[in-house]
Amino acid sequence: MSYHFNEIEAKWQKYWADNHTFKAENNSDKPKYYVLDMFPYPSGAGLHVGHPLGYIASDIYARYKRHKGFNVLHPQGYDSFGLPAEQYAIQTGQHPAITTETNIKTYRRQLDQIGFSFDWSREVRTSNPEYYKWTQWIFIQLFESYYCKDSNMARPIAELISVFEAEGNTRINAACDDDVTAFTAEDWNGFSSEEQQDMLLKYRLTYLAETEVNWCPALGTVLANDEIVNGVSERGGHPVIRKKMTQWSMRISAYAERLLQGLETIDWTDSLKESQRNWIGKSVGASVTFNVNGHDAVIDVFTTRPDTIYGVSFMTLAPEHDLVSKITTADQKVEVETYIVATAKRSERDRMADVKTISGVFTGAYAEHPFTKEPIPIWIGDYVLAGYGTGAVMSVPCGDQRDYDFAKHFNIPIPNIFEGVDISEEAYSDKDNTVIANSDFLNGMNYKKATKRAIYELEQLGQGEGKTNYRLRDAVFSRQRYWGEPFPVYYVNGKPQMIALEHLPIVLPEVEKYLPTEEGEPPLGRADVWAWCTESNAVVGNDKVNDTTVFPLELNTMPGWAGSSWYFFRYMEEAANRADVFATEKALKYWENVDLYIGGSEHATGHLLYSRFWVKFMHDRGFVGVDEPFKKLINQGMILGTSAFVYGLWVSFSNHNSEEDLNSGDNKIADDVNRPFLLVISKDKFDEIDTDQIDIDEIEDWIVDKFPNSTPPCMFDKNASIKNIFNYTPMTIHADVSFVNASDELDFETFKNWREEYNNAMLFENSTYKVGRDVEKMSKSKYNVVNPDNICEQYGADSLRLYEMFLGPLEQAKPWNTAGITGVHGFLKKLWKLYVDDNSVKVSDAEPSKDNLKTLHKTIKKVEEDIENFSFNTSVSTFMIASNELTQQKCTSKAILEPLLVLISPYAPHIAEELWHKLGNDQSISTAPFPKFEEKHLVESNKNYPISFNGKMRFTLELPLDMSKDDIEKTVMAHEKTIAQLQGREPKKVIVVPGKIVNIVG
RNA sequence: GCUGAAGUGGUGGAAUUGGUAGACACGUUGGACUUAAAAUCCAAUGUCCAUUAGGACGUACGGGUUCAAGUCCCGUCUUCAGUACCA
Repeated sequence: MSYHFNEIEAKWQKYWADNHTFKAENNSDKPKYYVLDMFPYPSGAGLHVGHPLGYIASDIYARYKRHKGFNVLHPQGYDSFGLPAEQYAIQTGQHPAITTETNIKTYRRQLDQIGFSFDWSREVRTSNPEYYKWTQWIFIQLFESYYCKDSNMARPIAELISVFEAEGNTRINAACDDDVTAFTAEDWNGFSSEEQQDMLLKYRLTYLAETEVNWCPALGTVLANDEIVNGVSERGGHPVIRKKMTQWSMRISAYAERLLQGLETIDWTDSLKESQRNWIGKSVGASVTFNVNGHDAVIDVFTTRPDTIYGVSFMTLAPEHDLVSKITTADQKVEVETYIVATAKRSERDRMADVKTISGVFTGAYAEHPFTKEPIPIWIGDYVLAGYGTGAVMSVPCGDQRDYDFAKHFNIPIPNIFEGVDISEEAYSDKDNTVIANSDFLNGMNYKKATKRAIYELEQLGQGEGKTNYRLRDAVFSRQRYWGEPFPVYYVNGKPQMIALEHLPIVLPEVEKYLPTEEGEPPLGRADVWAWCTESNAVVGNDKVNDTTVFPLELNTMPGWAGSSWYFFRYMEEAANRADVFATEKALKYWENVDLYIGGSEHATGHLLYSRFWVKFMHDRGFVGVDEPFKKLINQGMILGTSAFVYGLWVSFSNHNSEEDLNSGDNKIADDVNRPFLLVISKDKFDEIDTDQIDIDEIEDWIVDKFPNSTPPCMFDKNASIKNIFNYTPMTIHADVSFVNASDELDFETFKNWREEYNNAMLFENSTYKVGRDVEKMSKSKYNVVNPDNICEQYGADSLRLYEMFLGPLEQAKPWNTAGITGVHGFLKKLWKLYVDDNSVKVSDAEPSKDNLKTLHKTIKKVEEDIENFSFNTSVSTFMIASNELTQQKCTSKAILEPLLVLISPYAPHIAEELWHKLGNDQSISTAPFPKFEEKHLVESNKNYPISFNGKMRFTLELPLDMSKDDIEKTVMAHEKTIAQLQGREPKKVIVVPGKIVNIVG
């Protein structure tokens, strides 16, 4: 019986599916464990070997936890809204739903063949109306909530309304827009309904706001920062302008502090927490108000160094700052406007990338220093960003390098307010060693004291207060796309209204084209049936809009992160019970949150921040019990491709004969000479030619010989009156990695047939050709993509799973090289032979030997530790060692070989299941308990001591472990090799660490 | 610039607490089996010197602590990832 992995794997995959082996129970006495993968976007390209890496790791963990007696929830689904399907729809007219469905089928087939223990009965798809009904519902809840800073949580907007009615907003401490003005109960009650709605919108957790976006008129769409290159769109190179648009936003900034604090409670890597901290960007300081001389205006700034307020020698506003046009003097007007136009052309990214160029313009206006009342010139400069803080800074050149550079460049004074510090070369920004000088009441104080005092004095003047600023900006939630969740929103007199839960989902309408309208409206603007009737509570034709009972619906759709911000809760509920709830209270309470989440680090600040925000919100409003979605998180590293390179010279011919000469018959050119060809040469030769290190005579002669039929003979000589002249161009070609075998040898025939231009390629050296190798990102264009389908067919899913783990540490980026898979495949074959010989199962009831037991228990210990530490690569080595040892020991004992299968089953479940049943078990191996480690089998009586001299190991000596320190020293010193090493010298010192090492110094 | 991670044989990597550096594989070389190939099995494989015995050098580089350093400390360089001129 040999190891027919294809049959075995198909058989058990079917068994697991038929028997619902991995179905999670919502009623169980076992402790729960929730293992989740970041769900994939089903792209048209299907999976390559890099995608399953994280899934294999989480699957091993899930299977391990089942063996350990846990009720494991290990679901999978699809993040199925997204751009590629929409792009494809724009190009082909095919509905994105169809594309998505096709892609999901491919994904499912590919995932199934790898043998994952997913509970597919709980699958979710974000593009499914039954799912996005609840995404819409959560959006409505955000709309119906505000953030109360006193209780530090989200509360129903109805509470806010009753406060407004009773006492106005003066005592309300809530997260809201900056421009909210104070009003009384009387004011409120006097507001029109529209005015009230506008006011409430400034408090809601999701709100409409004017946002600056990158608008590309030619594409009719908004572009993200990284879709713009050099001021034009990446696709098509069309001009892009900054444009204000009304869009939905999420008031995530209200949660900044809690998102920061929450990081302390979860088990994520430090680097990931650090990037979230940076993203949230908390800084503590003060806001300071400067009066503008001669204007009824003030400039608010935020500073982290209020202690340096006496060092202010100018102010800088962002060019976009509202005040700029108001305060600029007539003299400076032209210059200022020119500067503003120039900066508007530069994208935010360009401005940030270009750090060295210092630019700015004086507005002609002055502000008044709050304490000295001195006039301070007001400049504009593009190093101040409109989007951060107030878009204005108080510039303290002696304490901030950017202010310093700016001041130097424009000859603005740099007053020194630090005691004993030289600022002639650069600014002094070390706040820990600061002693303030030349600063009136702050003189002699350190940073801490001076900051406190400065804030106090500012408060006395009413021109400032202590303030904490966050970089985190509210998140834009509108997309001008088709393939996303529609908003459950219609407009009455331009004011947004929510549609009640019982009428959800609002299903995406049909459109004929997936492009924006000619007027620049989003694609939903093309839908004919896209209006809301408040009488029938249904979506009706646009022609029925009358603005009394039928109203227009929102045309934007939600962004990609909407559906992925809560999907982990949906899995908790069994599909049958999902109709009326996003998940039942009972299910939510049982599963709580995700115990282990595995996915790529590219989601560090997007998905992982937004889902934390939504979960905190849902927690506040009592929809879920937990405050954080993912207890433990692991980022798997990227699998890189090992590209294969073919090096060659592209040889072409130039013919200096006239057409006449050619036809005369005197000069004959062989047919094959008319066609350029690729001459494939070794990398070494290529490098030499490329760097002009060698004469290529050798190659030229070879080519001339190859075309003996040409008259006159082909030559390279460019000076002679010879007619057939060769030219060559060195070329490096990405060959498809499937043309290359384990020894890097190219299948030259396949390569030739790959492309027409290589059909007549020739090998310079008539032997096998070794390709060059380099590690790059796995991508179609580099022909280094390896498809798991081929691997499964050729080596089996178990080999694929083991090899992906064997490659290296889970979190590390590492190159894929299919050649190495023979190692783990060979291991599986060896393992098989340990259980089965030519005719039958050879496992017996024989008593295990001491060695057998030692091997088994060593393996149990190591594998268990490895899984707990997510060190899957080392477990695979451990399995290899165990199987090598047991083979050598000729072990056939069931008492050893049966538990060994359970250890291996999380990694290679198919072969384990097959052998498990061959041993006479009739239940799935996934129900077997994890073997128990027993220390007693590892107890040794002897230790092979390394004996070192001055720290260098010279020989080993086997000694009993219970030997005393003194006896060890005596035995070692008496040993002949020791005497030989010392050559009569007297050792200065002998270090004996019992059970570890002996070191002789001297 | 800043933040984070990482630099170990020809390659992927191991060494979890400072204690025999290179486990386990790949590749390479040699051998067995075979008409042959594949498959399988056996042996060698950090570099250098040495016939052997053995020795020297070796974990990016330069220092340091220690009986002992891949591991700890200081400095430098390189690579990768993320990013914000953040006041």
